[in-house]
Amino acid sequence: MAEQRPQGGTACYDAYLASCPTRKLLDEIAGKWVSLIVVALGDGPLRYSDLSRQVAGVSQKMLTQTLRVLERDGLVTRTVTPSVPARVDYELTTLGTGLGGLLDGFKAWAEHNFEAVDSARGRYDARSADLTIEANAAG
Amino acid sequence: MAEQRPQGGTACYDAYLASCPTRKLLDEIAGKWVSLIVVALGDGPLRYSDLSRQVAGVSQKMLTQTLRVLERDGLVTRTVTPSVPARVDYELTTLGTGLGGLLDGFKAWAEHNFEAVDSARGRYDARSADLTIEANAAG
DNA sequence: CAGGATCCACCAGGATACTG
DNA sequence: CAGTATCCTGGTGGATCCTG
Repeated sequence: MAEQRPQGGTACYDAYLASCPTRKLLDEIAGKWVSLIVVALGDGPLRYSDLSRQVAGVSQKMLTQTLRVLERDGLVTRTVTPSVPARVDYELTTLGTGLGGLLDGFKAWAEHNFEAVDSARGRYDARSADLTIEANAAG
Repeated sequence: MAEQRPQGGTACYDAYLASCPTRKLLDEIAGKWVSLIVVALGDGPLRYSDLSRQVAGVSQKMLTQTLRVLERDGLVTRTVTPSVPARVDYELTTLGTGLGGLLDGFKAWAEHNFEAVDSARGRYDARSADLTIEANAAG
């Protein structure tokens, strides 16, 4: 089953392999901006300005840059309405919707499990402090 | 609105807000190394060396650094067996397993949809080239 | 084997200014 | 409104050397 297929068909892509192109794709679609933007578009099409308001704190550079990548990857469509002033809508493609479902759970996980993570950090830091004290006492 | 809840209960965490701590958590757990490492641990405990082999191409710095973060966040446990040479096993916690399920689908998505993304890129680049030619002809 | 410590290159990404 | 262009800096992350 592990047959490499450079052309067409279903290849044996494996992101564990450093040389596999899917590794770069994984690197590209992982990241908070992609997550936040794709999830925001999950509820339906949004204009550029709406998107920048929804994903608070994103710079226009990162917003535009991320949207271009997503558009190039076929995850979102960019629709320009040549009115005055111009209007641009971004919408998830079928492909993008699939990823959106995953990222949606991802964002939700972070929000839902933050307190558990935060308390784990507290325990970890307390234990580290204890070890430091012990080391000092022993040293 | 957006009342922050420092203590207990279910807060109104929202990663869309730049100031929300979940935004930083999202930023932390997004990223290829976290994804690859957590997914690798999804099949069961692994030693440090096994992990570095499984996640091909990861530097020991990034591997260690990422594992420390995951341990601090309560996503993995680090078990040291003081033999000679020393042996260290990493294992997902319950919390980590939950995230692992999501990231698993994430990695799988990248592998499964790479060809669709790749062909979309081809179309995008071809279209961009056309537009450049048109612009040059018109200019 | 499982790291810690260091140096350094690169670039992600914010701030700012300008445009159709 | 929806970008583009440029400058600049902090941090990511690889390479390398060292240790228990």
